[in-house]
Amino acid sequence: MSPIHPQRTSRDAPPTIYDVARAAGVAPSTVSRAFSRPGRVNATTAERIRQIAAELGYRANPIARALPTGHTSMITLASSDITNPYYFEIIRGAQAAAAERHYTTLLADAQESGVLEREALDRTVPSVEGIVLASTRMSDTAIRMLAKLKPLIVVNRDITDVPNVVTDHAMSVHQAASHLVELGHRRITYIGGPEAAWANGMRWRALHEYAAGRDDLHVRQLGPYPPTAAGGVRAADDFAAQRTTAAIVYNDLMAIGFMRCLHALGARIPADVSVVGFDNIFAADLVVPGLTTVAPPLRTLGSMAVHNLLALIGGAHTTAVQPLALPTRLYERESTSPPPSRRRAWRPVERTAAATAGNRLPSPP
Amino acid sequence: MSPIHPQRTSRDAPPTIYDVARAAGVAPSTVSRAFSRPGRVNATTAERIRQIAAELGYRANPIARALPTGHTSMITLASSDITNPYYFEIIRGAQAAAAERHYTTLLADAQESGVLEREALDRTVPSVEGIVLASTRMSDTAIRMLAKLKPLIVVNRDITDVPNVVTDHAMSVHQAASHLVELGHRRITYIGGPEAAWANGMRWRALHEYAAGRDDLHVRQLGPYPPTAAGGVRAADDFAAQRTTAAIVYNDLMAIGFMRCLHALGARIPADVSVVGFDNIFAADLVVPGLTTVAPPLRTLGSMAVHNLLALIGGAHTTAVQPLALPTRLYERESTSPPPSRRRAWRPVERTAAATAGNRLPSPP
DNA sequence: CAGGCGACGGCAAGCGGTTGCCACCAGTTG
DNA sequence: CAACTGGTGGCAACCGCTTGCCGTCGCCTG
Repeated sequence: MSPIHPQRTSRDAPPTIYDVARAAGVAPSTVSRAFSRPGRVNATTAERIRQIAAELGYRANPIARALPTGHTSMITLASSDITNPYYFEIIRGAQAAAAERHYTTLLADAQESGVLEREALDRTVPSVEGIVLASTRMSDTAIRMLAKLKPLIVVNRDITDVPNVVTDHAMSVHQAASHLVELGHRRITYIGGPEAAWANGMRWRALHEYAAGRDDLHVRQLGPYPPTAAGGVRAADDFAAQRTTAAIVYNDLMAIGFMRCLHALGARIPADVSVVGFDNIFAADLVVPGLTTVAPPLRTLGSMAVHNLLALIGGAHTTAVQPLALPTRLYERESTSPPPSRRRAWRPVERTAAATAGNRLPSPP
Repeated sequence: MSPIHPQRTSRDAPPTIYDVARAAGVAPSTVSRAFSRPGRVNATTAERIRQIAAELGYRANPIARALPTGHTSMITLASSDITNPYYFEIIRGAQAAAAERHYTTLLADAQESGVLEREALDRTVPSVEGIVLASTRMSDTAIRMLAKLKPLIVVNRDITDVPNVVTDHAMSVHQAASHLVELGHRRITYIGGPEAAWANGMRWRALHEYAAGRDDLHVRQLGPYPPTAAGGVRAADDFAAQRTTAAIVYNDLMAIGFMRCLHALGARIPADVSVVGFDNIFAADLVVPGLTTVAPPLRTLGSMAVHNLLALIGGAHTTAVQPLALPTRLYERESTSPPPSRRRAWRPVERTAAATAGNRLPSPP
């Protein structure tokens, strides 16, 4: 692989347009134009300049360029927690879209702390052209303030007057529910996540509406529970106390804890209980049985966010950028099947040690 | 009147030292010094200036500052794949250490592509003060060239003349092995990862040396296998054909596939076979039984890398920065226990459908 | 052949900070 | 009392690149 500056291997100052200009016998401004204003300079001189620049290993200094133009070719991508499996692909989609347009992303990881988030944002915002908020602890009003400062797009959060991209929650719930209905389930429980989570309300409402359209389907709700494996374990106890054949769980982490505890309670999955999660996290495919789950369009979410952001930066008006609801996709694995016949319904047994093991939170490395 | 700043017209320009200077009745240079050279200006004037600056909402423009000083307060953190669970914590450790020193990290995600890596690096390198290579596809020589250009630290890779931080592989293997030995195991198999992986050779060698020191312990090696869940499944077949009671597996992903397949072959884990992995990935705590594993000091790896990098940037000589081998830690979960008594050794049964399920690779979202 | 015009290159003024150097003003010192 | 000194503040020259504006020149037009 070629070194970045073939000619100069030492760490001294890289060549500038002045060096190139001198070598080519032209003015610095001509060198500048040869690169940034293609038609403006005679084709042959331009070619000669580029030739010489290449020989010298010249590369435009992005900082110097940014100063007069304000055009840094950087955006910040703020996430409250890059460790959360949920955000990798958003980040990747965003980075890919940015790279395609020769933009660099500054990743502001808040590590779940409001203070760190503020600091990271403070540190990066002055030098970027726009901001993508992939997830944030900030209040709506704080976000609106920030949006006044720089072009900004929010992901998966609906704030009036701030352009955003979100997943189509109604669609995701429809996919989960109709999958279960097609398998023959008629009684479905929604295992709720945190009450404060926007998506939680959206999901339950969507499921409720879905059921309202068909009188052979009964849905109910349990929760709220914390959105963790431990939360799923708690939910399993409550679930066992009633008689529905399938669960749609707020997220995969909960669904995994839920399945583990249900198993310990003597239920066979999917024979006795079918389980569908949301998010399609990496571990969904690693557990046994594999978890059927609805995957959000993470990658697309990220890339659309950046696309819209760049449009905004390019001068598009806020109102011209439509809020987008992106389609989800169902991954069928082994945690769903037709419901058991009525007479063979499962009854919970005494909880064993294995079940309580699920109470342990993932240990921090 | 500034036609040079077409963007600034909508969102108005933030205040500069000139604005502050005028408001305070001093020269711009004094304002500059009030912030960047604390003792240089009279304490009371400095205070007054800071006061006025705060009122105006002045914030130093990092780009403008970087131009004359070359001090951008940014470093790039290159990872071949931010989606890999292995790198989150390295990234976090690095970001935290950087943030502490008011440095911003540019994340260059190569998405496993050499071309993208090159591009990302090209794009970011000119505007940063140093580079951390968390994982890379680059050749040793390419890395050495890059190191000539800017201060650089490599993580988990040993390149002569390039400062690095690595995990203590010998220690990690000792922890795994002595844990098993203490439980009573005397015959241990090492399930190898890719032959090309540096860590793989290190681990087998360390295990071999560990065993050489004690004549009641027998170790052997199987592999190489791909470092995936599917690789672990293949290894399980081979493992079943011999008679050791414990496996130390190249990484957690393989270990999970390995356990799953072994289970399908009729082995009880840990009663029949004890399994230890490496890396302590998130899923290690989600599978049943929980996987006992040796955790690399990821966070520390990242933060030490940045610490050393900043030292290098600060002018420390390369040789002054010692290569570091950082200590690992064993997480005991449920996949290890004393070995079965000799007469109750397990025999593999016919493989069932569940076993082959493990062959599926995690589906890409 | 004068006037006009487009193509092309150069000049110089920034962008917003930093910093070497000098000026000025007490306050000391011999 | 002159010379010296340390503490402060201002001036102006950068850092490397962009770009408005102007000058030059060759060519076209009437």
